[in-house]
Amino acid sequence: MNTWYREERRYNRRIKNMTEDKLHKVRHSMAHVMAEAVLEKFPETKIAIGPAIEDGFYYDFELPRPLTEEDLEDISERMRRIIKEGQEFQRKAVSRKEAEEFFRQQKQDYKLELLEAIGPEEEVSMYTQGNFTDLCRGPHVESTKELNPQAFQLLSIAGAYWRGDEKNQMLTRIYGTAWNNPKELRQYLQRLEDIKKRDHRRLGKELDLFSTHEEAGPGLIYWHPKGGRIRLAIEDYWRAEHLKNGYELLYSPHVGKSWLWETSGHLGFYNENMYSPMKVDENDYYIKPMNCPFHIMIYKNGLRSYRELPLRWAELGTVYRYERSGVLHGLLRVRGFTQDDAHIFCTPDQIEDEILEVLRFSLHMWKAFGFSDIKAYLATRPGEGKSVGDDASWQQATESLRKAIEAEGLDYEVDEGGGAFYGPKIDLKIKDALGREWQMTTVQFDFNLPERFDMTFVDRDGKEKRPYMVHRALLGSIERFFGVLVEHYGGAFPVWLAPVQARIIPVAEAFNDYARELKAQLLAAGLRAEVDVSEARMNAKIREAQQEKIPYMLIVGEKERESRSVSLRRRSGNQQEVMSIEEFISFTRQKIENKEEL
RNA sequence: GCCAAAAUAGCUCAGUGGUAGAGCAACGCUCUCGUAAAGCGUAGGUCGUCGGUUCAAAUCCGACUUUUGGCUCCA
Repeated sequence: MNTWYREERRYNRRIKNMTEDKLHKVRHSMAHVMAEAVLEKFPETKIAIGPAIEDGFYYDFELPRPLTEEDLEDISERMRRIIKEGQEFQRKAVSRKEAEEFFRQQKQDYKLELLEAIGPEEEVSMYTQGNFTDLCRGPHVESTKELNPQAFQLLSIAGAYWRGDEKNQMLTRIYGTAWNNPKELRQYLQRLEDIKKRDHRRLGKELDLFSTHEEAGPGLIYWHPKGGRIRLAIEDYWRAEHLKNGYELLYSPHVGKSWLWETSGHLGFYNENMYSPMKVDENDYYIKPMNCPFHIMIYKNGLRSYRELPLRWAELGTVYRYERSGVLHGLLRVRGFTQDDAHIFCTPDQIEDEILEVLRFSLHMWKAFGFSDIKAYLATRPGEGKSVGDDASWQQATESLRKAIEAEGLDYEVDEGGGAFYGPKIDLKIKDALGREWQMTTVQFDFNLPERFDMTFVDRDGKEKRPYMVHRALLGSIERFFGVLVEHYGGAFPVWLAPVQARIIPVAEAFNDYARELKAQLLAAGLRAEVDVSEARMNAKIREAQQEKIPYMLIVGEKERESRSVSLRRRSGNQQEVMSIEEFISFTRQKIENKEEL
């Protein structure tokens, strides 16, 4: 997958369209109250910005000293007091000059800077409550009486660059959450707890799926046997589906000579994500951060005719990218990962069908993995001079992306100018079981690489022409996808993915032999089965299997041995069924085939 | 990389300057058991690493490593 040259636009966490919302006003007002409390505690504080965000608010400050947990407690106390005082929020439209004088006199440099950024046609307004006045567009609640002193909580302290630019001063950001009433706050905090329980890093440890090792390097994932089984199930399905959908599978090297990366341009624009070269026979070799140049080499291995296009070439390609130490995060942000990458090379008149096909295929895969809530983002050509390729191609490419989205009836937003310099793209965001959005799939045009590598095909008219090239990753990276999958299912994988599908539990040692025999039979049938012949009692074994979230427990004793059957207990509870071994095998096979949960 | 916090047994955690602890897991013994934890016992840690302060450091200080929450970036 090519792409991901750095995007210029910044991700904005603030949510739109919430200005009308009461809670939004509450949160925004809460930010002001917090700023008032902070200024009261540290009068020399310089205040920066303090918006409402999803679930809460924050405010950035330049403080005389770092904050501690106790400071947060103290600030919370002051906030509660301020709220109880019932201070009124008063809006005042002011002239630019008035505002400037005011903030100059208050020595609020950041506010002066913000003031400059306000367009000349916009009205400048200030909000005051108590002793605190802020440059602010509003809206706010009428009075702090509308805020509930028991329905907010300051959550964390973080560093944040002024205006999000690391060249600027680092400020102290205080995050808080605020709700209409204490009950809502409790529910929110409970939700945070639930999210913690599903955290893939926690479950990865509890279920023995993967690890990382300080001594061996951060951001590098070690897949344990159980994680490996799940990965295998994912990849097997992935390969089978790709073959069914007209893809060929490639394998490419992990390193390439500098020529490759110079030609692709990565050494120029992707350099900061690439690792230093290694010397081989006096040549510089780079470990790959992307697979695309390799696929292009295969394309260029021979003359290509229009008759063999489209080519759909996929690879589970493992790439390594340098990521700054502070951004690494479990499986979601790592330094080595496997992309489920593919490149499509086609003629311009094939492009529309190809895009539609990719999108369909993508949605099909997401459904199989239990995700159905999907939103598309269409990113179009960046502004003047910031992209390569001619207008007509951009237009055609963008339109074929749009048509595909509309044909599939997907909800989508257009990100005007948000495309990469080499082409427009569609990103898909999926919603997980907890309603969180994750960006996984990306489908990107590339007008750059075919040019750089001088890729051609011989058309009907005997002339050499430039093929269209599309990069796409459906799951994104296997690591990240796996992390999201673990959280989506909370570790309770559907049968087809579960590392252990059935655990056989003899009621007593006397039945261990039958249990072992049963296991052999299940393995022979292609099922993932284990037998628990430990010293523990049956109840303890059940409890353990339950905690490991194994879909099926097969309890076997005298009755089952006599009748060559199993007593099936599902992890969902204790409804039990007795069935013959053959029945259980076909029962499970069907669940796997249909990708049912249990 | 930057700001802040953290790192104690395989896991979860207690231990605030004076001889390293608990529960679970592991191992051993007893029990031979029908749908979420039987009982008893044993072993396990140079308290992330290196340096400093101190008569004495898990504890105080510094550097480094890793992790966490953010900033930035992104699959």
